[in-house]
Amino acid sequence: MIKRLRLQDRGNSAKIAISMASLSSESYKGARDWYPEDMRVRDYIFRVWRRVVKSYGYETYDAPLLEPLEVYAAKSGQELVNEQTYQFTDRGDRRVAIRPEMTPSVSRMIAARRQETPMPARWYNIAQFMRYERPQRGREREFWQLNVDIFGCSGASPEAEIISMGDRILKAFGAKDDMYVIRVNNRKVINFMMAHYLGLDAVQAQLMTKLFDRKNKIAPEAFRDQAVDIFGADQAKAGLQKIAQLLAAKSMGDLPESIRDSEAVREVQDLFTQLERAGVKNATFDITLMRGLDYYTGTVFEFFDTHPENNRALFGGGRYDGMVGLFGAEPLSAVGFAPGLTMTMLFLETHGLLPKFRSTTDVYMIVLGDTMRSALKVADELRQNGINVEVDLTERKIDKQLKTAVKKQISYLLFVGDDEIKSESYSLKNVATGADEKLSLERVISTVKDHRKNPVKDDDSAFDLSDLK
RNA sequence: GCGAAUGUAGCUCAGUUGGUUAGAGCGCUGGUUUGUGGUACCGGAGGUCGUGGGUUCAAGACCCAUCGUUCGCCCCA
Repeated sequence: MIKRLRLQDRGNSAKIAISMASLSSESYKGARDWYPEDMRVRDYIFRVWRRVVKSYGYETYDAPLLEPLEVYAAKSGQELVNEQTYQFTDRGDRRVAIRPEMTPSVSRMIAARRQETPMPARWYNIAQFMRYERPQRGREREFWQLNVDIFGCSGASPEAEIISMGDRILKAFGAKDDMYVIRVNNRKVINFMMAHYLGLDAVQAQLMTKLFDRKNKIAPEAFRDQAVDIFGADQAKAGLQKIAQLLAAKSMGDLPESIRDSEAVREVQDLFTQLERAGVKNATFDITLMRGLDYYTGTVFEFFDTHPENNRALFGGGRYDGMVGLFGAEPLSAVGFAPGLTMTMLFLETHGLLPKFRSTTDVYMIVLGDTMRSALKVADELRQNGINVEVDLTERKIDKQLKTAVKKQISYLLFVGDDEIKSESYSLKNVATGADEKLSLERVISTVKDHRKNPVKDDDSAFDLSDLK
């Protein structure tokens, strides 16, 4: 934040310099700084995401950071558009929003090339978004998420694929089945339940949907009282009984007969059969799962952290068949999901799944005596051979140079002094093991490259990012 | 947007009923040490006590406002 920048002093450089000194070093509210050690974590997560979705044949795309505001107005929900978008009017009087989500953009892109895109289209993207809302644990104003979507494929199989991918992603981070559950529901089941089974009108149905959404957050008595309010006095008793019956159902088989026989429930059953075949073990049907977005039309799901200290939704997704058609194209089946970076980091931290990271620099060169010119040549030769080398240019004492390298978490130290230059044999030290040996440059190169393929594990969990390239 | 807690060194925190020049541990940095991470000892830097007002002879402390952070509500892609 700028404190009292005195613009009237524009001609006086000394005063401006003084006012510049009072700039705050804090980042913008709800947006954090990413230091090198933070970027190691972020890069790791992005790489795991990419590796998994690419293994399912998904290709990456991107869309503009800005979209016309009305792109979000149609289907994203009023709250998101009116209160949570960063928006402005550009110089051509266009209403513009910084993207708060990716789904409308990717639907727009698909719609624009509806005819020529080979279907099913499997696309993914890792991008940055902004939403104007109150920051709290797990939620920031600026955030990153992976978006994965499959277009042009109806039925339960693309839904099973998407959910399996979510499952695989968590497993790729080292998660076990008991660390999370996958809650699954279907918008058509919800609609059928509200309209036919409970006999609610549109207004009542919307209120009841919100109430179901809150069910796990509020006391049972509060839930009952609010349900009575929605039903109205004369219908309350019968209505409560029906809801009790719904909530008692442990599986789809326990559901009241009129719901069980609906087309919507058969869709859900089909999905569960396929999930089982795909080896997804912890998916459960949850009739209280609603999800807020207006654009979902069928299956909805949510990955939920079971850890008591992080009991919250990790990410979710579902089927949104109406979106592509909004952009003037023939309607198209669409299923997607979007894990966020912040929630993933919290999940990994909570369950102790984050590896320790080393620098992307392979070698820190410690220069001794008056050998800088020769040392720089050696460093360059290593670089020509694909080794990432940082040279200590300070000519400080050896222990200072060494400490710097250790602090930067660089795997290898290479000592270059008079002896080494003369003998063309360099002292290479593995920081993790402490082992130190004199090697020719060729051996230095091969040793470092071998280490990349098989990182030494003896400092617990050193994790080499080149693993994931 | 609403409610609550909180803000003192890079980090974790202490600071008495308001009373001299605001402290500790860790970290950082220089040395003992002219080629290897440790330990020990000796030195050093670093704070307008989040910010702005107010009360007072006197404010890190009390009051008001404001900003940030955290937790909950709302909302949740």
